[in-house]
Amino acid sequence: MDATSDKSSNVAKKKRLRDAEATKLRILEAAKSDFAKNGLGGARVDVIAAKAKANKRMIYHYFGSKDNLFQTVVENAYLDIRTAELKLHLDDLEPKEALERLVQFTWQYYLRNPEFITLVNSENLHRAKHVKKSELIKTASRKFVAMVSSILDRGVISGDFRAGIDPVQLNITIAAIGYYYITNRFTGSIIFERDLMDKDALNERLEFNIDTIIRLVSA
Amino acid sequence: MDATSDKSSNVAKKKRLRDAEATKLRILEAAKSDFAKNGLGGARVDVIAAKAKANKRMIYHYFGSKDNLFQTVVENAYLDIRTAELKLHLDDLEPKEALERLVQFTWQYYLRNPEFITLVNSENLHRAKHVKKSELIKTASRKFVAMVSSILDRGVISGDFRAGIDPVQLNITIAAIGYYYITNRFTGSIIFERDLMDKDALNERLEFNIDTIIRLVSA
DNA sequence: TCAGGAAGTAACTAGATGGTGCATTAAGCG
DNA sequence: CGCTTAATGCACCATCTAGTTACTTCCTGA
Repeated sequence: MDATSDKSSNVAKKKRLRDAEATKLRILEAAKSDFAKNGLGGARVDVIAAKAKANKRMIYHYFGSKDNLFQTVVENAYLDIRTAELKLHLDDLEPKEALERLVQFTWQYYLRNPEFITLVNSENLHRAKHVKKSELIKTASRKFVAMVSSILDRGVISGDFRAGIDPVQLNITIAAIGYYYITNRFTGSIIFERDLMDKDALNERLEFNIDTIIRLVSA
Repeated sequence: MDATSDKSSNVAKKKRLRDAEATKLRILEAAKSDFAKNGLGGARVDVIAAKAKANKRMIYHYFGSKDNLFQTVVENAYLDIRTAELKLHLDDLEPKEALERLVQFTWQYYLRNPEFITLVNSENLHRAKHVKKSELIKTASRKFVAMVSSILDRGVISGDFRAGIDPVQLNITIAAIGYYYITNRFTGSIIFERDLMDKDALNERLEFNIDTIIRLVSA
């Protein structure tokens, strides 16, 4: 599209030998992947550097410490899901439809981004010390709770939902029924003697979860 | 009670300087605690040895490797909860009562044994490679699923529950709504801006969970 | 065009870390 | 009581790991 582009003025920057932003991004991607796979304690800075095709020194140059790198990764992970949720524009849907859509979205998000789950698990192993410091996460979370709260309110007014449901409890339950299934897919597949990640099993679970939530809120 | 006991014939054995069983148990306890706190990767063999007041050499003498020690800890953890569940004798209760009791038990078990949750998380990070090897866990799990299945069947016959509910999906959901809350208590308390481990909050959650499950199965 | 700062590299360190070889000591049996 | 065996302790190793030092190479604005 832009055959005449030169190096300095180019929106879709072509690769350059030295690019701080690109290196930072590569490090963050590699770190997300390795932290998700091995946890904060199990991940290795050398491995992250290699995977990012960057020198280990760069990690310390840009992020200061392994702990700080993890903090950034976790923060990004939370902001990503919260942003995606807001983009659903659930306020434009009928209450029941909005809730079903949210359950479906949450399920699919976990399915497509299992690193999110592992990162959250690792963060809780460390008693949320990184999330605690992030104002960005707190602000985004507030918006999210408000969104679900508003769906509930609209549903009560329309007569679809019963009154008195705590939006936080509902939120937790919607997350829980998807999260648990995915995070424990390995032990679960053995204990229940069926492949929980089979395509049909996944669809079945989504249906079950939507049903669970609708029954929970219905008037 | 047994003032005249001598060292060899004593049911409640008195401490002796060399006691393989006692040492093994101390190591297992220490290992459970440290693995739960730091995960398999984050736990340190030296720390476990120190906490068990045993020499590190003993760990390798009795368990062979760190990995093997973890396997034993995870196996015991599963057997403990499965045993406790069977002791509930839910078959003696009315279906609805039995289900409520199971939800409550599961919740309280997680609350009192948070190590169980962290161990399961760690085991899933390692793709269940240890659980996969344990026939004991598989046998115990089968009995557990059968138990819930029988409650469901009885409930359908009595007219309390609707037909066609998959006992595995129900099992997963019962575990999920408690497990998620507890495992993510640290990030959750920040994101939802309330202390999820407050006594009132815990009671509220249990009520909510029982309600969720009863609404899910009711005819 | 060229100086100086930013980006990048390789080699290194100090302290862990999982795991062992071997000597020592208590238990308990005959 | 002495002897065999199992339980225990100590010192040690090879390797790994987060973090650093000292250096080179590239980019860019004046």
